[in-house]
Amino acid sequence: MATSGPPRRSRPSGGLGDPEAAGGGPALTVRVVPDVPALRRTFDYLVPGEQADLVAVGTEVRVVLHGRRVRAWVAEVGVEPPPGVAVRPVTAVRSVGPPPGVVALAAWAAWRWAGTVPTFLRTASSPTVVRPLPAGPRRAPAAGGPEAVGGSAGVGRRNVGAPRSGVDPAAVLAGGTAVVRVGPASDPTDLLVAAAGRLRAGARGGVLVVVPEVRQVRAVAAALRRHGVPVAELPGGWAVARRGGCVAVGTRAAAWAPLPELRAAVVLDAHDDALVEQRAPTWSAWQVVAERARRDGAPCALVSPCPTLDLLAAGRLLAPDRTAERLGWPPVEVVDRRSADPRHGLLSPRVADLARWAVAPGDGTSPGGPERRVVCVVNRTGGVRLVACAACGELDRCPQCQGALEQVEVPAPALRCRRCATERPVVCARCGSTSTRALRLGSARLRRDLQALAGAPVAEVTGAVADGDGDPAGGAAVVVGTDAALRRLAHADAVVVLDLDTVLLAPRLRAAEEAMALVVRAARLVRRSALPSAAGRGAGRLVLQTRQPSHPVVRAAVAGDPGLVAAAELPVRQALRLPPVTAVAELSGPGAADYAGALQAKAGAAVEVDGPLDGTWTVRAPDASALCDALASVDRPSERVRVEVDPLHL
DNA sequence: CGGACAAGCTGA
DNA sequence: CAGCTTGTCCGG
Repeated sequence: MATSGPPRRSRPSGGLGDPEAAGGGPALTVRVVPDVPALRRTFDYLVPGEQADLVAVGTEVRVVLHGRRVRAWVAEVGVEPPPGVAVRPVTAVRSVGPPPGVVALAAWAAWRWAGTVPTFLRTASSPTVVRPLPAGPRRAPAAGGPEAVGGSAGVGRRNVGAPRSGVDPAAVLAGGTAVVRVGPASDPTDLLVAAAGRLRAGARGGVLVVVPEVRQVRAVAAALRRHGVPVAELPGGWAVARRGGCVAVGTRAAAWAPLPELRAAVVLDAHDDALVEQRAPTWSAWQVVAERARRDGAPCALVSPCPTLDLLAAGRLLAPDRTAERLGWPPVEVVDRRSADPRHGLLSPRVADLARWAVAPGDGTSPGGPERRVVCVVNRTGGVRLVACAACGELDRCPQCQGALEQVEVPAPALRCRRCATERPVVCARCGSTSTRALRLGSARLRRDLQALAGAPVAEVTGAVADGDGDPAGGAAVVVGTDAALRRLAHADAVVVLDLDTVLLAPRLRAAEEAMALVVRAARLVRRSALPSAAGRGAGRLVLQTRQPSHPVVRAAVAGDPGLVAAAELPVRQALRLPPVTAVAELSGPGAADYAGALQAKAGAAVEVDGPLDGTWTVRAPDASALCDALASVDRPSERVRVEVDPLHL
């Protein structure tokens, strides 16, 4: 981060008096990062002597920059400003900021994802002002005994009996980065408690736990508290985490939790896309956590039922033995759609059977939740998402933009373009027929059809359904929904993935990994209900409807062996020189052409620049380090460029 | 990012 | 030519 000179105390002229005197010694020069996201520079300011012991690396101050007051973070203390600049005083010392280790991590992340330091320091800072300010960089030495903090017996020691994750926590926390593969519904508590066992009484070191979803934060925090472990839930517990000596738990942004140093780190569901920021800089929380742990010499566990190739490249793999892992998976049934009657569409006889079975005990709805529940997942919302003429077979497209037309019923029946919202009456442009054939159905229409089939109410659960306290399906025995249903419902006796092929065949590099993640979520939902008591009447089941029954994802689910997906994917990536075998960034926006050109000219040997394709350039390098060095070596053009390093949807 | 200042456009 | 928009520059 330093832009000039080695850090050393400067004693600018004007500083007078005894440095030890109450009320402060000479003014201190600090180098700050202003909270201006687009700025790639640091600036020097003076801290008056009486406030000098309030600032340390990370402290939030306020400064006047270019005539306006902005927040800034102290990046270096006691610097020598470059000659010939008028260094102004800071306006105020505002708040305790991220610890020095996190400030350094922000500089690393700015390099790694071609972003700026302030964007990361924003994420790393407290949502509210935190006082009192620490008294200087030093504190009283901690009374650090060797005893663990987490009260209960056995914590942090060798676990006796079969650990619930099927993997020995001691092996996981032995050091370095471990990728831990577990069953879809396995309970991570043993591993989390073992990680918490690395806390030491009176010491500042903390343990970091990052999860993809907010609801998991509450669950993890509660489980740890039951074991007597001190917990800071982020973002609310920022100030608590800043003191250290606890487990900090949170979602993506908690990778930046202000723990002064790490003793251990755990990322749950590390494969989940929610851990990757969608806006540039497109940083990945598990990568930030792994780097942080590495810097602090702490063990890091990346836990996932279906580790992606990116994860597998990050550390050693630990998995339960084959039998144990297989037992962590529900029975999986494959419905081969190749031999299905096309008139049934996605609602095969098997789906109809399951729906009727679920409804059978009562009337299909009960206030406290149904006795049985079947969830059908489809990755499309809405009604008829693709429509053709029933008379002549013509597939109508939008007269404006050639986009696909969907058939809507509200407010009035019409054909509507999903891209530009142009509407047309339901009349075939070629033959004038008014009867249509539904080619591709969304969840709303499937709900209606399934309701007719089951003869009982069917609920629809999509991302649009408000997230209330109760059952989002209102106690219905049969539910149709998107991926959101898998995240929000508490349990299911059976989950049917109605059309796995649209996920498997998505034109994206990570399609198979995304499909596997969907299968894992579905498996988790049925396993959850099956866990202790329902085992007798048969565990929940998972039904996959596909025309590719021998696809690695399907075989992996049937065998309860997610390693099959990675084994099938890696050779493809190697052959096509795609991540994680290489590292890729995408450039877009008005300045992308200039930037791509400059990159080609300056770093042509280290990287390969292709494009434009749809206004996007692709930069490829042998590894992330070469890619990021190249991206950093070229000045940004004045026009905006969006740089997406490690694009999710390549 | 967003203020400052310059250059360009418009209408009486 | 005032009054406004649009563009470019740069920050301690």
